[in-house]
Amino acid sequence: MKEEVKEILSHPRSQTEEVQALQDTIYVIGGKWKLPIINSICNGNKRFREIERSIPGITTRMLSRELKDMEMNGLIKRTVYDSSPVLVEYESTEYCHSFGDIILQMIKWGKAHRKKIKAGK
Amino acid sequence: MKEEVKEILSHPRSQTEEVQALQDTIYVIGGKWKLPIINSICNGNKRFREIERSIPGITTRMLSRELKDMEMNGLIKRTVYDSSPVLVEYESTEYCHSFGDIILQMIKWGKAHRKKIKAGK
DNA sequence: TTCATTGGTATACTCCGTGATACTGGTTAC
DNA sequence: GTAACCAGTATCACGGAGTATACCAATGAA
Repeated sequence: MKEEVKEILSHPRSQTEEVQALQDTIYVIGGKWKLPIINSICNGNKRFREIERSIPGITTRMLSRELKDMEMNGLIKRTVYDSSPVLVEYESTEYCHSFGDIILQMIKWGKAHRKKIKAGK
Repeated sequence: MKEEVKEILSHPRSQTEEVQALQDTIYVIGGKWKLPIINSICNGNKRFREIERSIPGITTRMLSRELKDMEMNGLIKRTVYDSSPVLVEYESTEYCHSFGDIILQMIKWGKAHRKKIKAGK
């Protein structure tokens, strides 16, 4: 059988399409902070400092930047209540929830990994 | 009800543990290339140039670096066949397969995202 | 003979994601 | 009066992830 044909047959799913999809996703949620922030907000954290405290290691600068970015991209909604002092709340959008499964799988992997390290080393 | 108590009650799952797990995972598979490489190898690509061609945009340098890194971390196995010319093959390990669900979800998201962009703009 | 392929390495460079630190203006608590 | 909390912004600086390009020795094909 020709190499070419063999290669096509061995990849029934469109490999190209898959890599592209994967790279798209990595592009959107790449970096150290986006997923932890999404997770935090989806977990019910609404206030800036609340989110900040819920994510170990993040700085106000990065949180601020990422929140702004994610708001622009329709991942979260920012509401300012004109009370005194000003109150700001962040909420996740429907779109944002579409990352749920990815986050879930990643949390699952992370937990299993930690258990594995602890147990067997 | 005290703010403190309310906060604890509203997060029955250990939020701290989840963020940590998430951050661990991001640390391991972070960056632009690790997941596409894993995916490629799991899809049956074995040879260096084969993997390279299957991932749009990657350079030989990055592929080389990442493969070395991933071999050290037990994610893939590198075998050199002493034929002439020398033949090198990469395989995924069991450990590597534990990323299967994450990759699957990310491909799924990427496809849906692309469809969404195309359809509604 | 010349070109392409394989499995990479070497060198140089760039950029930007991230970190550290400080600061602001208003408010409430001690 | 001073300390702490809120929601951030401003500056500065770094390192390493990623890019670009060239090169190697061996082999096989045209």
